[in-house]
Amino acid sequence: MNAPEAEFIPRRSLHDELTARVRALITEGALAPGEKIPEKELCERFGVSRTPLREALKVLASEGIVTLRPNRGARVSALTAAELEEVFPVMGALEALSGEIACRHISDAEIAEIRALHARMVEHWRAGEREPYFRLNQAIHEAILEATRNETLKSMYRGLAGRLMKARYIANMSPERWAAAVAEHQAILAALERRDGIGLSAILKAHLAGKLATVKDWLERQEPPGNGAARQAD
Amino acid sequence: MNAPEAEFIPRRSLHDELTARVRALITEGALAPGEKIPEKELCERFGVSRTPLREALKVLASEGIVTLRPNRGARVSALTAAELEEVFPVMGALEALSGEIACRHISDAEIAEIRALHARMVEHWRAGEREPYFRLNQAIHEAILEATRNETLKSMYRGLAGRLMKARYIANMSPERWAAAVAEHQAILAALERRDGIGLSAILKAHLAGKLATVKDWLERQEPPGNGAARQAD
DNA sequence: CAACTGAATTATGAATTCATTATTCGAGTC
DNA sequence: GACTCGAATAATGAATTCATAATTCAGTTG
Repeated sequence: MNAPEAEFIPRRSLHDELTARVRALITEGALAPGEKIPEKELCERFGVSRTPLREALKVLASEGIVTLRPNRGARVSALTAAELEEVFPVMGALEALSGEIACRHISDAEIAEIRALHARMVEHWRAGEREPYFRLNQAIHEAILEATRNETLKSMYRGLAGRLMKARYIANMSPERWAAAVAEHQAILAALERRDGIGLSAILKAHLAGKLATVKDWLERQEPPGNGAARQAD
Repeated sequence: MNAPEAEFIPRRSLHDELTARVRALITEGALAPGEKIPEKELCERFGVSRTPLREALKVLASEGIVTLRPNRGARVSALTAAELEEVFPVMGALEALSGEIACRHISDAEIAEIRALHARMVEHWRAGEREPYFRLNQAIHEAILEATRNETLKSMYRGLAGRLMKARYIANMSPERWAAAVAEHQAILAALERRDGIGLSAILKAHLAGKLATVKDWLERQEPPGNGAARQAD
């Protein structure tokens, strides 16, 4: 007889859990770009030895989130303006593709789900609440990605997005840009409802260009121009 | 006094070297898809302990080349037909993008270089020499990628290509498909010389579709249809 | 003789230990 | 007083060790 509740799950290995945890620390800003990653402290914090943590760091390094210099430890990768210009065309291509594919597979239920997310997001926009706006915004893009049913595309896109998904970018978005972003989202929803892959593809690409502008702007304020290399540590 | 030859030299860490070595073993076919990766033997073979090897395996797993099942070790990821259908649209988008960007940056010298590679490749085609044809073919695509000057794009593309860059695919390409591929390469070269990004983009996408057909065909022969899961080991 | 049980073996996951390299800090020199 | 050199300290990289889970295989039972 089989176990009544097969209960797959949490067979996650330690290093796997750690990659997720450290990644979260980084994307949530607890570890700032350029900052050194203190192996010892993280080990104590999570109550694990260095071995699995180091494995996790290697993986994050291969994702580009972390930079590893031989015998000098790990640092959070600092995104330079030049790098941004590199990343965005690639994200644009993937985002466009995701829109195209999503339209071919998305169900009515999924569209309804996104419509609901969109409505809530607009509410937060009206209320000027940036934090929850950002979360819903992200949820919508995630839902579109999910609708592609393409694991490869999902993991590629997430890998790139992970390098710049900081809630704080949105903090200094101008009201005009913000309004434009909401309008773009309106168009995104409309294209989805028409299942217009080509159209959605184009809108998403434009939408991303807007985001690029926002992030570049944010970056400027972080590293005042003329200062080639950002501060190494705090 | 400084050493006469500053000799940067391979300050490469062991795990880094190992990732490359094991990756090579896989893409060159020494380790077949589905096959279990014997930690112990590889350690002896390379004369290292398990720690750096395991780190390497984690990285390869994050690239998708290797599959890690908790407490059950590592296996070379077997590419299923379904997965192929997933990977190709993404590669297509990246390949198209690389053509577009390459045309904006490529130098005359680089075009000349590619022209030379192309000429040699055509010679091998005429002679029916598949192995060297394959190498030059790969070199041309690599050169285009290089011309994008976009590290992000390069590493993304290579990551995907690594999952299906097996020289052996080409072994069962039909003469007709082979001739068509050569013709496509002719068009690729022409578009490059015109620096026609849009055109190149389209040709590369079509070219990749041809490759998809070749690989699918090859895969069919490896796993006779009706046999859902490939053999686990040999 | 097939199928199951459970001990022996082996492999994996993670902690610990060891060696080597960077970094810090202080003494000595110009 | 600033700089250099060098010892002490701390960190990293890799090997080893230890605990645990999976696999194998012999013995048993139906």
